[in-house]
Amino acid sequence: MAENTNAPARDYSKTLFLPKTAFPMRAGLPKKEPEILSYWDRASLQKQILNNTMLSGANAAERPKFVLHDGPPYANGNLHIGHALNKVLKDIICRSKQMQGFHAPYVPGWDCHGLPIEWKIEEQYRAKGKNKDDVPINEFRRECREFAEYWIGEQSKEFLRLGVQGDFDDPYKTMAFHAEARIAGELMKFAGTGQLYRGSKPIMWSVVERTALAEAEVEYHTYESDTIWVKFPVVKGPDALLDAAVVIWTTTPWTIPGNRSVCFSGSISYGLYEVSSAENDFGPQPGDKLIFADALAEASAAKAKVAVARLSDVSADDLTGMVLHHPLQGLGVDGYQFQIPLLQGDHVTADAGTGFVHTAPGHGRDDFEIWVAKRREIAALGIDTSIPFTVDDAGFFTEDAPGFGPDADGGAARVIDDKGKKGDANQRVITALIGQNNLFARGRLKHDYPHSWRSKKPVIFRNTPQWFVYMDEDIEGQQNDTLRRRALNAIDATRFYPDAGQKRLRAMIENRPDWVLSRQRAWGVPIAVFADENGKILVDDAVNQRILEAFEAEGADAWFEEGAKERFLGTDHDADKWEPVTDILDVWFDSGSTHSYVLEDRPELKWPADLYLEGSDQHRGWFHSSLLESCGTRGRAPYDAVLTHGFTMDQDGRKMSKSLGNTVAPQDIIKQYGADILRLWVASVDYSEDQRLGPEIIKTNVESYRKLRNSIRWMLGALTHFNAETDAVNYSDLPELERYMLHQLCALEKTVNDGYDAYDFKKVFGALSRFMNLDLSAFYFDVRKDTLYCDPMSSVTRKAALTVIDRIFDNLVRWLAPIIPFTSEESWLSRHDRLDVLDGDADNTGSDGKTPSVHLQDFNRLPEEWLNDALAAKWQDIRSVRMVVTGALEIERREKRIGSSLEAAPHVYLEGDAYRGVEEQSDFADICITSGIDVKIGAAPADAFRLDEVPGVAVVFAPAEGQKCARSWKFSTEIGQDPDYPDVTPRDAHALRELAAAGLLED
RNA sequence: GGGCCUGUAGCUCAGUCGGUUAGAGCGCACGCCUGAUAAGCGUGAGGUCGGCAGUUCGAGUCUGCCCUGGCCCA
Repeated sequence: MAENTNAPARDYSKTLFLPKTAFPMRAGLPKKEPEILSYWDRASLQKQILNNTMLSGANAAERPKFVLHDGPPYANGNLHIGHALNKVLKDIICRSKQMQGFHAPYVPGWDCHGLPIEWKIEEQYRAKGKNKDDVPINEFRRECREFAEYWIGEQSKEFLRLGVQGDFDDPYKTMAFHAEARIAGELMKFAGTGQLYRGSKPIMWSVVERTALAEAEVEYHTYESDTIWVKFPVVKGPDALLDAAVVIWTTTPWTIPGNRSVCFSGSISYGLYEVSSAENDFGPQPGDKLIFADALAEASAAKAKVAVARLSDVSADDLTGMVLHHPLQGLGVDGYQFQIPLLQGDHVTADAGTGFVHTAPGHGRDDFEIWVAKRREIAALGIDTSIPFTVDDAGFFTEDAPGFGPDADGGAARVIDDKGKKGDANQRVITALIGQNNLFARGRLKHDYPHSWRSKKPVIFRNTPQWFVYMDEDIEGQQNDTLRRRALNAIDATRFYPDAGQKRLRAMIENRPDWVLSRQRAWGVPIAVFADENGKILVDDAVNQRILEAFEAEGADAWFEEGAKERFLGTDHDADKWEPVTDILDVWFDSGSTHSYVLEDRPELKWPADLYLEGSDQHRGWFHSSLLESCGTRGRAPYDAVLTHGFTMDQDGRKMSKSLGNTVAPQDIIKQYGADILRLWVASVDYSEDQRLGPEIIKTNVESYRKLRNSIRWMLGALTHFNAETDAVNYSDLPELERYMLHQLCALEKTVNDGYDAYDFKKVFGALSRFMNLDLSAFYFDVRKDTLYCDPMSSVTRKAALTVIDRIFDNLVRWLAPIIPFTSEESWLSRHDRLDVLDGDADNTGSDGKTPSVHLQDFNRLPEEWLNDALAAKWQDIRSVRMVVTGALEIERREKRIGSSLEAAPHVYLEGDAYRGVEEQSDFADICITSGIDVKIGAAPADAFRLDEVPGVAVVFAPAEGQKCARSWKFSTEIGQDPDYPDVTPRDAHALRELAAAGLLED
């Protein structure tokens, strides 16, 4: 090894083309991103993108539309990580589609009506001691509207800060007058085609809020219920059972007055039992005969503190057709003298209770369904099948519950009071049962019980008149053309990402009951139809037209104005006969109709949408309601494809919750690291499943970002010395290495486009990241540094490398733009020397009159001639051999024989037929970053360095000969030959001479 | 309790039709360089493929059961 024994080497660094750029290594995204946003805003970038690709101009015909229809978030509160994930995914899709040559405008929307906002306003009222009922409804609605408007503003700002590009100046809102008019119009279509009907049904009812709740609006919490075991004496059945009683178990004693049936299972064994001894002298006594499921008899007896003996089997045949007395039959009031049929039901199990299920069709879904399903059978027994309204909207018993309603001593009993506490209903029912000697046992049970999602108070099932949409009624008399059929067909015609979504939505549509549209609320679009006392709907185009015109001009408030009935009904109809429906539409109908007033009504969009994208919970929500609404009115889904994402969990895969303190707020990530970091996370995960997010995962993405940013920065620095007009080298004149890199770029182009097409961003990001780290940073850049830094100005290789780096940079930054729009923009501006536009005072247009922005660019289409598989295969070999060389050098380095690889000039042996061609590679030393290399064909010494992965290649280390060049740091035997530049290689002397001639050498 | 989904290195992900010793990036450790420097390069350590059983010559991959966690429903 040659030592530099001369005087300290001269500092040649100023004579090198070292990377030079103003693009900082440290991004400072939290500060930089707002500057970029401000620039986009000043330059009206959103408008420019639309104008560039919109309906007018030559571009229009070339650009097919791609429409991702935004599912509206609820205008209430700040964004959480789920919103951020959702919007970033949508943004990546729209931006990538746009850059792939589509016209892909994004119109954000907001869901504005509904209970949570009402609740907020009511809370404000309560704080001021005001009562909602004292406020005129439209005054209340106005406050709800203002509340929603405020949060739309806040959320807009937060979405924009994430880098989401879209028409935030003119978003859609479900509360816009136009939207309210269209929603009402859609409802009228259901009414006009006979799909809307009035029925009654037990529904989840919140006494506290005086409102019906959708299932999506209840949540299950632990609750302590009173439980009772009740005897139903047998009146009709096998003789042996006539003095016995069937025992039921229930956690809702107050539903006993509503009892109309008892259900049993055909697959459970039952027995007749006799009480043999009793601990107490009240309740069941020795000699009492009772029927239980065998599996539950002992446990039930224990509850009553009695011992029982089994007398005989009771078969399903015995039970079928059996009739019971109501346990309150003898109460002394008129109303419990009817017969109670025993019905067989699949929902009955032997898991808990007695094996017999108390059935009150007005107070439970299973109860209701079996009652309706067996209606004919029951009627044949001479039993009245009508369902009573036993509890009113305040939770009081009605006259349908004789003995407990207004007729009772002390007035009506109450199930739940205004504060959500238990009323006296259970106790009064239990007392009455004891009086009838029909209480077998009682107790308490903690279990999951439905509560209102807002008030967190328990709800009840209660029979109520409601407006429904049929699922299984032939639409306009067309046989088998039902809403359910249409929806199932539409699901089959829809593409789902991932596939499982199809199954999931299908199962829901197959099993769902009729759609309940009614809500007893204030803030929403009314069910704007007139009905008579029998529930018949007035269908009159002229009336509808008046309603819709009013809504368009004044909003749905018009429905609640004084004199609205007369105004809309006009003079053609009897005002005494028709009453306006005052129920509010289910908010899912609002958002399920967005396809009409957004996709159909905005000229830049189209119907149906190419894509709906939401969290997987929306199979039950927006995907579902949009499908039903559209199938009911238009016969098909409003989307061609549905894409779902999972939920964001904490670092350990658990649900984020405030109480666990494991939440990650998007605002915090943005403040500390920047939106591009958050977006990089989105692009790195498999969002179709649940994702994890926490400090370590953020750190990983910060690191990825740094590496990526540094590669960009180095290219920018190198390209400072590139003048495209004078330095560009034609493809045919490029060295092989450069052509190989262009081939790699082409392969990457395919991966990137495939990834974006499949909405597989982790594939895109992974490919880009691997390319930048492995192909560029660790290989191409490392190899070409010598050429770029040291070669003469005139060097074609140097210019070729710059030409290729320019192309690589240009494409990479475009491909990255949908994922990290801020950093891509900063890189683009830096490359085009327009970082000045980020300064608020600068002119935002370039010399060509256009705004400099990567987001106004499309992806390039790379020339096909760049693809060269044979060349790629050869260079893959070269890189394999290079790996062996690198490995051999690492041994020498470990032994402290070398430091820099330039101190080596190893011997490479190609022992077999593989990797041939490398010996002809004249620049192989450069490729290995050694000062020399000797490649020969033939066997190497046994102790030569080998790698299992690269069989047939062996390397023997040898030190580089000659002296170290003071400029390029390569070792060379040619140093000293040039009298003018005695301490450098001839190549470097040539470079210095050119610089001197150009007057670029300082001394 | 039911339906659907999920589990591969510390983290994020590949893993083809069932086929050799399960891969990559990031992180980590160690080393090199000091002309990408709060950077760059190299080498290395890390895995009972959630568990158990089965099918098979052979299972990360197929089957069954169980466990974990999630979404939806009850």
